[in-house]
Amino acid sequence: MTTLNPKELIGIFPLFDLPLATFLHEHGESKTFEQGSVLMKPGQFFKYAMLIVSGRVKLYREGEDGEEFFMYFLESGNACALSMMCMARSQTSTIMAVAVEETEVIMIPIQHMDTLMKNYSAWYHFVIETYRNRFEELLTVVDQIAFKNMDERLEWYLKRQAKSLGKTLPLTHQQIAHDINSSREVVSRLLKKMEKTGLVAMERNSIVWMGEELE
Amino acid sequence: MTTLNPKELIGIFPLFDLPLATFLHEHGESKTFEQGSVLMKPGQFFKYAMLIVSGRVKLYREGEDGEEFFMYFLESGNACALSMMCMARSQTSTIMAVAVEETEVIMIPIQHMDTLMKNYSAWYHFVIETYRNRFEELLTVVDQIAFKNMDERLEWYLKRQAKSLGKTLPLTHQQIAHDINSSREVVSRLLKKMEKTGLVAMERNSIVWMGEELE
DNA sequence: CTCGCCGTGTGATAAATATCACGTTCCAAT
DNA sequence: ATTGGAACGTGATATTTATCACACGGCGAG
Repeated sequence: MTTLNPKELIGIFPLFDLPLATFLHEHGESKTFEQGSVLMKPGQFFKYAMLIVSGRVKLYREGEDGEEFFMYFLESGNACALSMMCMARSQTSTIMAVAVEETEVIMIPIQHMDTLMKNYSAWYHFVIETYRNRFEELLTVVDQIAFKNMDERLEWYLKRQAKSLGKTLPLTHQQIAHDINSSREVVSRLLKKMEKTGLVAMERNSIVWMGEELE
Repeated sequence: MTTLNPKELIGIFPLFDLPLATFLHEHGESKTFEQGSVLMKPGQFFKYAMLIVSGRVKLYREGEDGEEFFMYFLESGNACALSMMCMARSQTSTIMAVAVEETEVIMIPIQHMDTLMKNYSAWYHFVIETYRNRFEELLTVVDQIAFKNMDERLEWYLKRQAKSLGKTLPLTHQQIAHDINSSREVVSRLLKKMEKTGLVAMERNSIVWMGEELE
């Protein structure tokens, strides 16, 4: 039983229709994750598909030596594609999902998947769309690290952050370096260059994205 | 109408059950692609989901300046995940799929997707499994280019090739360099090192993988 | 046969990035 | 107010990878 009624659900997940929203309202469970709490971690077994109602979840990949690599955010209206490819025993799938804000999710127990797929076409359209979006996003990530230099990657990273978090990014150089798997010094120098171009402005503990075209 | 009967289909796609195989036998179309022909290219609109019966398809990403980056093979029993996330107008999705051998595929017209999803649970299990596998594979690709140096990436690349193509790889240094987005000279030098370790043997126009643990 | 191209080997150099070593500045806790 | 730590700036250097230049050998077309 979710805290949101069917109409509210449709407001957040536009692909839902009334029957689906009603079903999810009845069989889903609302849960709130504190800022910083872990929604998914390496080697985890999934019992729920997770839909994000509000807040923000950061997905990143962990390397063998503790490196991190930012992949994307999940936000209001998104679903966690990984959690939906459920039956996975998620072998060595070293993937982390952490709430960067207080985040409200709807958890759908795995045993309803068959019913949903069979009887609610809106559901599988939603699932397919979710997969497609994440897949596309992963492909753009591959593009960046395969073809681009650090300066371009940093710019792209900041643009994506700004799209999600707004123009003022509460990030230290060190955190950014982690996210793009570089080092603080490199990030510092590149940011300095970008500041001269007027693309960003820098403050202590945060960076202001001065580019225009967001969304 | 496919050239394969339902039982043969199940032999190739073990997740199929008899009703599904029968349906696909009736409504799918067999098609053969010559070596070198393009199954998917940037900006393409899909009218079919594609299942690989035999042969081999190479999927790679294209950069803006004509660079290439190998992602994975599709082989007998696989399906093309991208083609299944059909409704996609595949915006700027610069992804290429090329037959590296003569390849036989079954094409399922998009208008059957709803029926399949609703009435054949084996189908959506197959779809989910397909997505999951490709997604996982993409994640390992990200790992490699995000965290590893060229020598490790080359080794991983060769291992994957050997898994699909067998121990003797009909590849020139130049082709390999393309696939991992490096340069011929670098590949040459690294291969030389690996030859000294005994990990590979080199011949003109081909490389023999001497590692053991394949599969 | 031989000519020329393609695949390969290798040194020298350049470019990109990482690492090291410090210095500075700001803030917060005492 | 003092101080210790975290965030940031920056030069020097190391490492990794790309690029340039050129040489060699095999093999197929004529």
